[in-house]
Amino acid sequence: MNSDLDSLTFDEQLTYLRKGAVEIIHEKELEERLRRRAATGRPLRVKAGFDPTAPDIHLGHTVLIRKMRHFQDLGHTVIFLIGDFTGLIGDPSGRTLTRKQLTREEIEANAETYKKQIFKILDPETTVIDFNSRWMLELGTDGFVTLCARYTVRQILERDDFEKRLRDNQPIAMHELLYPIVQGYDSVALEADVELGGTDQKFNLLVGRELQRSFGQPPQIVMTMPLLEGTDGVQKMSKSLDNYIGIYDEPADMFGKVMSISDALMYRYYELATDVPVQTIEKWKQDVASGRRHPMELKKDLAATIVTDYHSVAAAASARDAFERVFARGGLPEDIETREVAASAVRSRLPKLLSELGMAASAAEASRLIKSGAVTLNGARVTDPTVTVDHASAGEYLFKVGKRRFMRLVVR
RNA sequence: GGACAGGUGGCGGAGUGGUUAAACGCACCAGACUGUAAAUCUGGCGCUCCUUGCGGGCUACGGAGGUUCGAACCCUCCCCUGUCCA
Repeated sequence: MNSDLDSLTFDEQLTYLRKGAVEIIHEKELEERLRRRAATGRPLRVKAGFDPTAPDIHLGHTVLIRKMRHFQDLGHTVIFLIGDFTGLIGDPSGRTLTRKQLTREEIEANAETYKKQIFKILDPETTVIDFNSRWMLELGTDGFVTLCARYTVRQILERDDFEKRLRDNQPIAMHELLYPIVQGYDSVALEADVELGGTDQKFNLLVGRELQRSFGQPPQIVMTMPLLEGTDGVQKMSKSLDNYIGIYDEPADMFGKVMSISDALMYRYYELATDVPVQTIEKWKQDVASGRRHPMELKKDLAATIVTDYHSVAAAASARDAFERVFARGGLPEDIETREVAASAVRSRLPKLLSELGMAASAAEASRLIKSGAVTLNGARVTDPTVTVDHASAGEYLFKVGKRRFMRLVVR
């Protein structure tokens, strides 16, 4: 990412913007607008919407945010739109629990958190943060109904997942049908030139085009980005599936999570979550195939790159060190959490103790782990869940559960 | 408003009176193998107590009652979802 990028030729600019994108509707239009931009000097307005409730950004989100950055690199205006309107009305999807409504204050707090996170990637100077409640509330119920008159039920039901749910006799709540219209109207209100979204957003993005046309605006260019698979390698990265790498994860954690992905996925992460050019990635792939390069080393480089992006070079280096020491050489991490307790307080059996220390979800779980040979105490494997930690002898106890949970207990 | 179908563990999905903490699959955890990969194999996968045992107790099949020695399974009412009719 450098500032000379906006002196690129159109073709070069297009190539730069195209990297990683799944689909651009339509590329010709994008090219036209880039040309017009050159002629008039007016930067494109590039919009992407975000959920006001989930300010924990993970690598999956960064695919989109990096693409926003690419537009910034070429001098365009990026609009980070927080969909607080939906937050205000609350989303009742899901049978049992109604999602809690967010207050103005909470939304603002979330927005602050977003800023702190996205500016690790985006340039604050050319980023506009906006909220769709600004125009949605002003619109009012009458205005909203009038807006809905511009779209038909059949058009809405075209969306794949609506059709599928209908077919499977799954419920569809009214507001779900309306969301695409809200989102589409955002584009009208913002006079967006381009809207970015994940491939799952394609329908909503296209509604934006239709509505803009209906309002006499030139329809926005729609660019869809792939959904990055989570650490499991199959499902898209998401917090609820717990397969995510958060950009605020601790360096060691982040490094470890990257190392745990499959080799195949590693290349995808290189492509979507770093700025390594596609040709370079291809070359490395061949190096691995021909044995010139060990995939683990390449993966360590990936992990280091990612840690560097969200923390620092130094953090990446020490995360790498720690990783090599702990896993490659079976050593111990440097900073093991240490707890101190009075001797009289430690009269538990091991399973209970482990659950109290937070090293296992419950005593029953800890007991299972012990039986499966996952627990060592001072380096010796414990297989009997009935042992009681001998509180009489003050001293240090080093617990290890599984491969990466360590704790030192100091008994006084 | 009426008729019918359905609501089971994180998800999908069996089970229709007893040995069912609930088949099976996915996800997840651990062990083996490794490069803490992936794939594979093995074990586990509600909580708790102890004398760790095919042990005791508790909680769990939308909710509340009821029938029964015994209920996810039968009955009643309620809530929720879908389909058709109005």
